[in-house]
Amino acid sequence: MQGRNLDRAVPNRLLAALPAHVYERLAPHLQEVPLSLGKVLYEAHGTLDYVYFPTTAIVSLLYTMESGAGAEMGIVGCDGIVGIAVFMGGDTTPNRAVVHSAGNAMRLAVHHFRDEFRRTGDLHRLLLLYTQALLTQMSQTAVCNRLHNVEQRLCRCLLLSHDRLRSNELLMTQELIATMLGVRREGVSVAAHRLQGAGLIRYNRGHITILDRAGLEARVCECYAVVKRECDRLFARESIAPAPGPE
Amino acid sequence: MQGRNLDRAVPNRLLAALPAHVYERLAPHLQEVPLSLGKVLYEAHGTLDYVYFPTTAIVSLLYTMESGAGAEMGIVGCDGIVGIAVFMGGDTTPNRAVVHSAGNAMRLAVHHFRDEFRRTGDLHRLLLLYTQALLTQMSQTAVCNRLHNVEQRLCRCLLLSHDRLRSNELLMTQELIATMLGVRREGVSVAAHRLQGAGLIRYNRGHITILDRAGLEARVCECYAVVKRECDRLFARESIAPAPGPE
DNA sequence: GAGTGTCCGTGCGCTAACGTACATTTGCCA
DNA sequence: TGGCAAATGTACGTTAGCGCACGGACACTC
Repeated sequence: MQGRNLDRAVPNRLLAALPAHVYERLAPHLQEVPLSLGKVLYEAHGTLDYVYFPTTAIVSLLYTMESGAGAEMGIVGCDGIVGIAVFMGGDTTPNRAVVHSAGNAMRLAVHHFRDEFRRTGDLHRLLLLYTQALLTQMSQTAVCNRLHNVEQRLCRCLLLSHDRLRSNELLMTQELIATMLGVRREGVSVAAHRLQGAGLIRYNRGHITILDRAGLEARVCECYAVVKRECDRLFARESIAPAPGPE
Repeated sequence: MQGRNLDRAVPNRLLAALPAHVYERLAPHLQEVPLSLGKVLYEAHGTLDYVYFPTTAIVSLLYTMESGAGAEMGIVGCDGIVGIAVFMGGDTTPNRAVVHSAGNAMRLAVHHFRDEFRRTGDLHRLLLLYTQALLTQMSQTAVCNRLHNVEQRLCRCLLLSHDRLRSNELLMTQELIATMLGVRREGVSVAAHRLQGAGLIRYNRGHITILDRAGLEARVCECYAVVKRECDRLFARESIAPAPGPE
């Protein structure tokens, strides 16, 4: 519609929502790169040379305490961008960005990115909107961490990841999930076992298959739907497919 | 310094950091209003007619579940603004904003505010910076809610409030604190009792007096300092007094 | 095909916080 | 000044999750 990129092969929703002439200014500087599992895109307080628009990869935003314990407060996939501190003005953040599902991303050097952002056109507007979506995600994570149990939060984690993939198979160990949820590995083990017993998922040494998405949605806390609805609302007017999921 | 408002009586730090000519454009539309304890500035998904720059009031950003349970994910005082959805583009959020310490705020009608924001000048830049600070606060709250106990979180709550007041006396009941921390009132009761026993605070029917701020800082988790340091860093280059606290 | 490391299951004692119930205190107002 | 409602203290059984310590199973390599 109206010169947007839906027809082009731009599997990142933010990029896809840009008008053609904006996208074409960026395109020469965009570079598709593979992101392997566990790769750190930036460390806490680290400088960013690139921003990343994930296409098939999924990235976790984490905080790690001095003790080594930590938790995830946000997740970015083909719906977003990694590196918002670059345009918010702070340049860096106290958090880390770690790849939690291997795949690709479009990479853009910070100075090229800033040039376009400072035109305060469509990219600017879209990114502020996305930042609000991320803010909602983070604030809901704060509430969820306080009020809901491991099983509910595991469901949320699985659904969030599933939304950002084209496959029903997630590649993540219980150990990795535990660091994201901020719980023990054993806690994930028993919760996952219950979900498998109920026929919702099947897992085996780091391979998790979603068998019954509706069943997961029935068990998850309302936090999942709140964030999902809010994101859909925020981007409803943009030319973006409303459901980024694998369906 | 360079025509900023530090000399003027503008007790909101964001407004104070604006260059004089920007402030003077806004000034005719700014209106000081009293905010009484418990007043709701906006409901979840509600529309905003005004943005608020608190001066002596403190406002909590809360999410309330369908069950009625809820938790705070952010706090705004003289360091910030209530209503960021107005300029981020989403117009509203799933959260509520409730006054948790009575006081005043400068109120500005949304359309006047948007006019100035869209000039993409100093106000624009400052607000993006502030939004990043709020993002840090929320994400750290997510981690803190997951990893730290009631006493540590109570200390954090007290310090955050104290930072935004000019007095050592906070007016908040244990019931109110409980809803902010997302715990039982009884949990706050025992934690507060311990802090009083250690001589850090004194309280009496909704009046809490900070007796030993350093003692609170020694007991609080690192989350408090992380957010504080990050805010100081973000606003270091702005002409803002780095420590907004009552000292 | 033996060895090794990763991944997952399980059990047990422990603690923080919960839900609930009730007592007590204190400020306020009629 | 008596009563009432709000604010706080305390106690007790219950539970979710922790820390720790294993043991088993699978995959990969040499």
